[in-house]
Amino acid sequence: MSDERRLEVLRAIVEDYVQTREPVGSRTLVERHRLGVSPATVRNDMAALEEAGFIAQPHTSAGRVPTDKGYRLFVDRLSDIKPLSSPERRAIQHFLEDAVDLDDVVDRSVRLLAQLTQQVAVVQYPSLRRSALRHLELVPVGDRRLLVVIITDNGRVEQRTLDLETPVPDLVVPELRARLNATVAGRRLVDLPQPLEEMTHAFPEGDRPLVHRVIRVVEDTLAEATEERIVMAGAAHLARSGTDFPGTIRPVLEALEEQVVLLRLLTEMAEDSAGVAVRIGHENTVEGLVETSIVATGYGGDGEAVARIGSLGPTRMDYAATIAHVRAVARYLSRILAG
Amino acid sequence: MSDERRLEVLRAIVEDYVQTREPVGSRTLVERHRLGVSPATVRNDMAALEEAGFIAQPHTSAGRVPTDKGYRLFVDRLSDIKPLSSPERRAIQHFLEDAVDLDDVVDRSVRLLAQLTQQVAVVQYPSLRRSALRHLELVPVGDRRLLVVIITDNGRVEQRTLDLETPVPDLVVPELRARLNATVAGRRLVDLPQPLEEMTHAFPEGDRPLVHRVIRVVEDTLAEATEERIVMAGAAHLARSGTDFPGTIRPVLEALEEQVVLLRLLTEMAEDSAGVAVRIGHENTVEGLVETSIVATGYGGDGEAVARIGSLGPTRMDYAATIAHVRAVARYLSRILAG
DNA sequence: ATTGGCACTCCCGCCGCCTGAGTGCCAGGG
DNA sequence: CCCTGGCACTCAGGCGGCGGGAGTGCCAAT
Repeated sequence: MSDERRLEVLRAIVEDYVQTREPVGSRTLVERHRLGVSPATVRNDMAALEEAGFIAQPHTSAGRVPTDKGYRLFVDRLSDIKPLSSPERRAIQHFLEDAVDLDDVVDRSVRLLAQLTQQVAVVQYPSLRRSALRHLELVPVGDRRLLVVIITDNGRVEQRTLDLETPVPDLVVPELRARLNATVAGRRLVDLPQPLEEMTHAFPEGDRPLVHRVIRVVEDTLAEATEERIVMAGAAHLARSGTDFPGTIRPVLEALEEQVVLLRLLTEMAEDSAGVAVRIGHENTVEGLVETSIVATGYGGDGEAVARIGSLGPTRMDYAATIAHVRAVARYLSRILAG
Repeated sequence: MSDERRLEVLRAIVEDYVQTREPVGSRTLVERHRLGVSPATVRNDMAALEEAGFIAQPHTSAGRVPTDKGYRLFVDRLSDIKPLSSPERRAIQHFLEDAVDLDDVVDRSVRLLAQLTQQVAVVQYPSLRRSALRHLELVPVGDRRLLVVIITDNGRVEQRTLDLETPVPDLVVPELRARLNATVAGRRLVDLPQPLEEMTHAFPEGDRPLVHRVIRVVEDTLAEATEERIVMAGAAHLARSGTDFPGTIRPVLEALEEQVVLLRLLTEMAEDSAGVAVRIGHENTVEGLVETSIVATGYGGDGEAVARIGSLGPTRMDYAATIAHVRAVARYLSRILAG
């Protein structure tokens, strides 16, 4: 009874089931995969695998189906990453290269990944928290409103309007703008509060309230903006012809609309040595995603990952291909952002 | 044989079918709606209505179901708009009031509408085309890149980076910024090209190429940005327990992901006298939406509508309620944006 | 340890039956 | 002329029984 072969059997079961979507029996298994043993032998191995919890039968006298635990073992030990075909590589590169701005890059990425994996794709916007400020702009609007625009080094832009009780002194704005920029430029968000506070001393007493309000708005905005954004595509793939989900896809769609939950999930996921994180079935504590698996990885302009990208589908998914696709898109995405 | 009563029968059929989701027969009809006539009489009317194409039977010896044409007549002539309950009104107002910026307003609106109608909600971002420019900002980044930020009077912000062959002359940027703003401020997009062109003459020959490139980027950006954005929520409602859609919801989800198509559809829809547009079933030429209906209306800060908001669901929807909800959200949304 | 044989299980598709809701039509009555 | 009760007809869908076939577990033999 070789452990070696048992794992081989598990791999065969997973691959077959992923392809056919039907419980796989011992006979068909030996036919399709050159295992070199008889169905009876496979049956023994199957019994052992079932005992160990890697596979299960939907009902007596049916073939076996991998359990979450089975997929887990498969992913950890058994699956090779499929290399992409070179047409695929070229398509990815071209598709992403044409993007005109950050929104466009993210949008194209998510659609591309959905297309490649034939599953739901999610892309998190580059995080503000880890990025540095490039520029702050103050724009007077009328005489009692001030528009504050915040631009980060990865191209994100946030803005807020500020309503004032008293008219804005014309002279103060340019100076405030200049000082603010001198203070914030190139600094990371987390390093901002203290320098900003110190900066206020440079202003005459009378202007302090205004200065404080502006600083307050900037800080609030950045605090809020770290509630990251996320975009999604390919929801339609959830409803593919083959009935992937037992009941309905409703809970899945509901979970996907809760961006906050999705974000937490993405950021929680720990990456393995290869830099890819996989959550399988019930490993997702999120209600409604217990029958889905998620493959995610980080991407970022400069080595360090600033955000994440992922693909979500039924637990019965082609993990090898999905992992390859996610990694590929993340790599190209990083390259584009760095360039 | 009164035409009056026939319409009453149609109304009863629609209301019943919308509620029960099952073909409605003559007997149950007279029981549930005090029509004051016998089932046999109703049957005669039904035969006439069927002849005229307003209702149909899924199969012989089944009850009747409204056709698209039947819904159309119902919407045009028969349905009263349900007034909202005052708790509903208050909920809407409070929910929208807390929004911090344009993104937040739009996001909250779409979620709110999805929640109210229990259907898919779509909200188009305020159009750039019809809005005026508030401010243009140029930010040098490094010495060969220029970040162009465009801010409109309804709070939208677009940005592009511009790569230059030669370093940016420090002195030119402030002047260009000042002149650009003097030129564009308060103008509507459509009125921009000529003034911008004339402005270039004010610059010395040597700076012209840079000036032209900046202008070019501004114009391109605005042209692209008029490809409007749209946000969606409530997709999960498509998969509600009752089997609303015969086959699968896949084609619907696919259509919804094609923002371009969705936008065209929204803008095409002609509003009736009450300011609400309704497209029913096959009236939507979009493949995949032939079994859905869409209720839409415009909203905008100042009287004139700048964008649209809508709700999409199965043709068998509660039109009266949906229309009321869409109108209400649009009204509050307009108010917020104007304020 | 592997294998062929064998008895057993049970899902699933098929068929036919029947019921009940609903219809169309007709003949009689206000 | 319109409404109404009566009646025969239709047909979708639920129920039950049947059989095939895929698959299993176990055992004895190699």
